[in-house]
Amino acid sequence: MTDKRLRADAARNRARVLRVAYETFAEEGAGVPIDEIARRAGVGAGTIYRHFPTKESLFQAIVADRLRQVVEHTREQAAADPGEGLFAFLFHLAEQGATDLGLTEAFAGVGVDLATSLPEAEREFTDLMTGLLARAQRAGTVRRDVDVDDVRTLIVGLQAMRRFRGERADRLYPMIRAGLAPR
Amino acid sequence: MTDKRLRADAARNRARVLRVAYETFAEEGAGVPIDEIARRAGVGAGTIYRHFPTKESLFQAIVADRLRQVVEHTREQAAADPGEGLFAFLFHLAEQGATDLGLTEAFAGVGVDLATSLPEAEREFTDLMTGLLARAQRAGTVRRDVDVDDVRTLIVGLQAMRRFRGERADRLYPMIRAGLAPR
DNA sequence: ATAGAATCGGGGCGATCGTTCCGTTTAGCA
DNA sequence: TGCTAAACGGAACGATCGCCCCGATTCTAT
Repeated sequence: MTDKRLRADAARNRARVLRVAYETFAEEGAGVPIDEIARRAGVGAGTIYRHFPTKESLFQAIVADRLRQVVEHTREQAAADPGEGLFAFLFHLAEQGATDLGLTEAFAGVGVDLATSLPEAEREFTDLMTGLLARAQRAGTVRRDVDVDDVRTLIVGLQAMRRFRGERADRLYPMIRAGLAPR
Repeated sequence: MTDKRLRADAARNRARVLRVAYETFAEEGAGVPIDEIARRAGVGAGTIYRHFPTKESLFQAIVADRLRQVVEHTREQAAADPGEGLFAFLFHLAEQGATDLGLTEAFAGVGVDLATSLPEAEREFTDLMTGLLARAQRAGTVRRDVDVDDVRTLIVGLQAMRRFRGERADRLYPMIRAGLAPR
């Protein structure tokens, strides 16, 4: 995946930039100046642009990684309780969005269009949601007429609530759950 | 409210700027350049700054007006069915947010902090929500443990869904309603 | 150890945007 | 109609940001 045969200092700097950019995007969102990331990483802006041709490509690399983490985390958890898997996923994602503005923006389509720029990550994510939803419906915790697009919509709403309203959003989780339950 | 004794051309320009800014903020959000509004209004940027000392003050004037409209619209509708008033309000606001980025941002706290910059509008709005909520609870369509802050949180979530997911968000309205209903 | 290539850092360019300034125009009154 | 002050518009300023360039530095193969 990473280009082979990077010089030792280049590899070190690339890793450092990724790590710092990760934290910085999470804190500040896609609006952060590249210079700010360069400063925090202790490198020049030129160094960042040698590894990532544009700011957007750096942003994408990080979002892809973040999505992979969420998918993995969910796969580990979801095996246990089919009925709760989808809810655990939704609320976990809402929490993530609260401390990771970059992730929230990615879902809302700010800065990146996941479907076109990161098709594999997008597909993996969709498959995950499809599976969780089907299992929850089979277990009887979610109405039959909910589809994957509804789940996607819910994610956007939940992340917005969590981001802009903080922990007050937690109070709505049980109501969301009740709203999805079969009547 | 408006300063008295404006020269005729000044008054005409002020009104034109307000109208154009209203439309432009709705379409493009708080990010629009002032020059763009000036261009659309057929005036110079200087003219705008003579009437509104900063971009933010122009933005606030418009948000205040928008809030007043929503409050008025809701008051007209709400008298009829106490049980449905809150839901009509919520979904109306979601629709408004879909075509008015400025309003969405105002609720989410982007660009303005309503509570500190427009305290009277904020209070009027809060009173409206309090009344709608109490009436719905009395009518038995909303759980007793829902408070005004929860409603505010819901608004943020609903507007985000509507904005970023378009009409797909409509499918979730019935589920939101069900989620708020007493168990 | 050293040459040569890969990499580095940060100043600089061009674009954008909020805001100000000022020479010009125009409304309103006598 | 002529005078004055208010209002106009748009060029210009300063700050910000994405991205590029290039002289200086550091790595690595020999």
